[in-house]
Amino acid sequence: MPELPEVETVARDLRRAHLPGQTFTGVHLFWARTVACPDETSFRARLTGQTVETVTRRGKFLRLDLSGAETLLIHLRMTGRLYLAPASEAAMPHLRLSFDLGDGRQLRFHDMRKFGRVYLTADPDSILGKLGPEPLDETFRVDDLQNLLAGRKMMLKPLLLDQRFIAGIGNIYADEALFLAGLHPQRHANTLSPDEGAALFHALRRVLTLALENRGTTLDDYRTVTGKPGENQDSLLVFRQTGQPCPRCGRPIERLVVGGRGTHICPHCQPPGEGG
DNA sequence: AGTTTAACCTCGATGC
DNA sequence: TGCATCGA
DNA sequence: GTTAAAC
Repeated sequence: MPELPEVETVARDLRRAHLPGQTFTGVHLFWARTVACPDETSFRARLTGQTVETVTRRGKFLRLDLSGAETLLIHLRMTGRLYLAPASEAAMPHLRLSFDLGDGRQLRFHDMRKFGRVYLTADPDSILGKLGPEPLDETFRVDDLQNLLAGRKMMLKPLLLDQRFIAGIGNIYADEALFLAGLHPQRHANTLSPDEGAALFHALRRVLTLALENRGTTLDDYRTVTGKPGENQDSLLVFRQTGQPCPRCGRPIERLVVGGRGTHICPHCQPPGEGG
């Protein structure tokens, strides 16, 4: 499940592989719904001949700014992958969309479950503008998170997964951060003390930074642009560690469902609050 | 309003 | 082995 | 992972 560290790793890999500077010379669409907008005809027409200027990330979106004042946004959802390959190389299964590049390579979008989406728009802010703050941005401070938490009575876990609240957090890093902060996922945000809010802030930073250094977490499908798995899976403390001893107190990790998502906690280190 | 369920899809693991 | 179910 | 519909 590509979250902030995984998407950031892909963005960096694409830059390192010199995608910026390349021109799109052709488009091949194998699963129509992969292109969310515009329609296939104008997608192809508006993209062909354009040059990639920058490759960046916002939340879980990959952002390619193009020469003609247009932007290509790519969201990998659950199983999306991006590869760069010579056009001569045989296609792997689940290829949904590919772009011919001017140097003979292709940018290929694979997606087993077909949930991934690509948007071509002259107004990327109409999509990205809904996202909450970037948790690793230097301008995002402890008191920012504390203020955001104070105004919400939602449970912590669904709130962390809400991209309008904070951008880039998914199931893995929500569970990991809540464990590090010693907070139960069903605690309500506006019941946190200032210290608990600060703990969550630092836990998020730590978890995301470590995962980024490890080039992402590969549990199922995530791969880097070179096809290699990430290395953060060995650093997970609670996610999918049901029954394993808590690294802090040794009691078995438990799995529960919160907001429809599988959730992993140490029931001793993350006690439920009053009325939680 | 807040929370859960279902939908979108395919596939591997699990169980009978 | 084959088929249904479950969950990612 | 995201979104819309249903408690």
